[in-house]
Amino acid sequence: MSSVRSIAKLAGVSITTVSRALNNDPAVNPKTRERVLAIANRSGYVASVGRRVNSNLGFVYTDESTLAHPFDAAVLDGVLRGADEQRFDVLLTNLKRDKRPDESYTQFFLRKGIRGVVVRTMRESRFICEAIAEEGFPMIVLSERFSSPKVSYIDGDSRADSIRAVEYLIALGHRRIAFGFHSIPDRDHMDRFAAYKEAIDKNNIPFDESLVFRQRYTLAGGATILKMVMSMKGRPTAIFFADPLLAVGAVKQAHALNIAIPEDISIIGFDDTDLRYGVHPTLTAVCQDAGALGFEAAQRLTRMLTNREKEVLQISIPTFFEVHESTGAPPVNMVETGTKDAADLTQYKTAV
Amino acid sequence: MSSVRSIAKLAGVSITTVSRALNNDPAVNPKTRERVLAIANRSGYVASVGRRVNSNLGFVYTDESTLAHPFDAAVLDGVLRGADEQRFDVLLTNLKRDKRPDESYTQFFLRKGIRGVVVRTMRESRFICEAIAEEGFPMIVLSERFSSPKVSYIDGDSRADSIRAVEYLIALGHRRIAFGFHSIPDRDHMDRFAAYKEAIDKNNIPFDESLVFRQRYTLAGGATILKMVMSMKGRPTAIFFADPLLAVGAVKQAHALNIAIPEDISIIGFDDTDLRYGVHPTLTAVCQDAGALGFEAAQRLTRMLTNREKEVLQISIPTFFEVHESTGAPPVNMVETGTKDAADLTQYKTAV
DNA sequence: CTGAAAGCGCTTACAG
DNA sequence: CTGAAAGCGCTTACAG
Repeated sequence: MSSVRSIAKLAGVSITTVSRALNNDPAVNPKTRERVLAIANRSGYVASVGRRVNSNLGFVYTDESTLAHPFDAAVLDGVLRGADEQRFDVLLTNLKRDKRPDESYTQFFLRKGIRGVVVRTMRESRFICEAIAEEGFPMIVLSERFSSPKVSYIDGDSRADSIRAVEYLIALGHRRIAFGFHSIPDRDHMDRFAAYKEAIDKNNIPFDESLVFRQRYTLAGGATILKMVMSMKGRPTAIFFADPLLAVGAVKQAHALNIAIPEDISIIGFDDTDLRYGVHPTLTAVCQDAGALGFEAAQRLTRMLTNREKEVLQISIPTFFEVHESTGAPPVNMVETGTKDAADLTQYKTAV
Repeated sequence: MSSVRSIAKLAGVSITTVSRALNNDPAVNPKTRERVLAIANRSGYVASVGRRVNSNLGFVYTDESTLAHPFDAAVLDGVLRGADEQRFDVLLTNLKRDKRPDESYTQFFLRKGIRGVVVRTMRESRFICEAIAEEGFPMIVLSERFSSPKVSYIDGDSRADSIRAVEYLIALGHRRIAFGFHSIPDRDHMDRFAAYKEAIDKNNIPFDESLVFRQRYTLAGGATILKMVMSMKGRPTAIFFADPLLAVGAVKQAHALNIAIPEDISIIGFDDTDLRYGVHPTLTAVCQDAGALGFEAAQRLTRMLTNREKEVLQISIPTFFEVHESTGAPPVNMVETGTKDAADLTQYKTAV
């Protein structure tokens, strides 16, 4: 077991100095401190009470908890299941509240008895992930990607399926396809937007800025987009939403306006959880298994901790595309001339 | 601070014996063990590493985690926010996995560095809550009620609003009102069933067993109930669901069958979260703020821990009843004679 | 079944 | 800025 004693030996200092470095005593030389912490990380140190060592996996949120959102809830559920095999407990930790400004992430986590962390981050807190990785503390980031070879992450790759979704609409005969996403510029949504553009470009449909809609990720946002789309002249015959709540809100609004899906308009959603099944018609959607992301992250990380391995994981789990009932041919009077007919739809079989 | 030393003094034994009792050494006399653990609980003991004491609030699940369910996710989110004020971290702990058969709950929690627990329980694990309370470990149970004066709990009381919901339907002119609930006999659902019976009884409507439907709490279960109701001869004109997913599933099925809500049938749901807003029409529902339950539980418990108070909390937070768009008068050709006309509906104002 | 004493992991007051 | 030594909280081998 790693202990102040073993670290002291490796660092060539006394246990006094190790203890000070771990507890952020300002007297200790920054170089020494850094060397000690690096060794602590390399050797998988956690403080122990007598012979007892707790195996806590930190689930870190950088600001407010967003657990009430279905995605985060599903992710955490997966983390819990993933941490089970190596008998880790999951400690929910708020970085913003408790981390002292002058202490390192490693010091903070060790103080909480945490051996490794799963980080759920927003775009603005990416630098935190990079800092934790830089320190060498065992970590994996959920649902983001990093170019740095030091940062472990696991995320869903929705690019291919987003292209597929848009091309499915094109194959059904749609030419004017709107794109709805939320107003936070996170990577997922930007990826899907890029995929949307790529798909229409590949199919010689000119990109039209006026078909792109950004709203807050709420039911109301989705409703707004639907209303805006339906009131356009030369309106789109289909909408691809990059966000679950937007899609559900649009469907709800369509019912309220007596607009038939897919007869009047086709809708493709994005789904992290099971929301696509909660509405009528069940949504054709690009789907991501949020629970699987959390599970995989927690299982891989805790296995490495138990085996004292250290490896950078950069994993992308592809999404899947499910055809359900919210998509069909565009209204006959709205089919543009020049649409290629008799497209092959057999490649898009209904999943599940 | 409570320590092995202070406990030893109070118990009149050596610190050796205290340590053994805490760690479940079989050599220690059961009476002694019990006395030591009782004092540990009374004095709010947690093991410390050097000067460091972590303040962990345990979120205990007794078997599988059910965090993926919206109710549990909302509750946990509330717990997290409630634990914030006293700077507690929340540790997710699986009793089934880690608790050794011969150790007490107190020993288990102390081993994990937990100072108090919020328990989310099912009917079958009620005895666990009673056992924890019996040991005197700081605890509060979520969403259950106990007659024992030793068990702290906080739950939503949906009885009054369930009666109100059914009477609202009656005031709208409904006489044949179906009741749908899930197949697990938990207290919440049994309460709502009792309230349903009480409401119709109070209004001189005979109870009809054939209008009571039990299904698994899934969208499919709700769909099944709707189909069964619509195919009955002399069918009900309204359904009161005691479960969120059942109500949503019924609405979805109604859309699929082209049944108009509320023109063809009125639906009242039960909502723990925001599901009532996700469908069209927005559901009239008896609502419970799951986040508030968790918040209140965690805040009260952590405050008591910080102030070294000990008090049994038995709190019922009333639900609220929101009238939205899924309820209206029964179809004209289905109004039974003898319905009192011109009922006063102003008491049921649309909330929000 | 219990305790005095040795020991372990960690922290800290003291000395330099 | 660092370490030897004392000390704290806890555990455990030994003795009874």
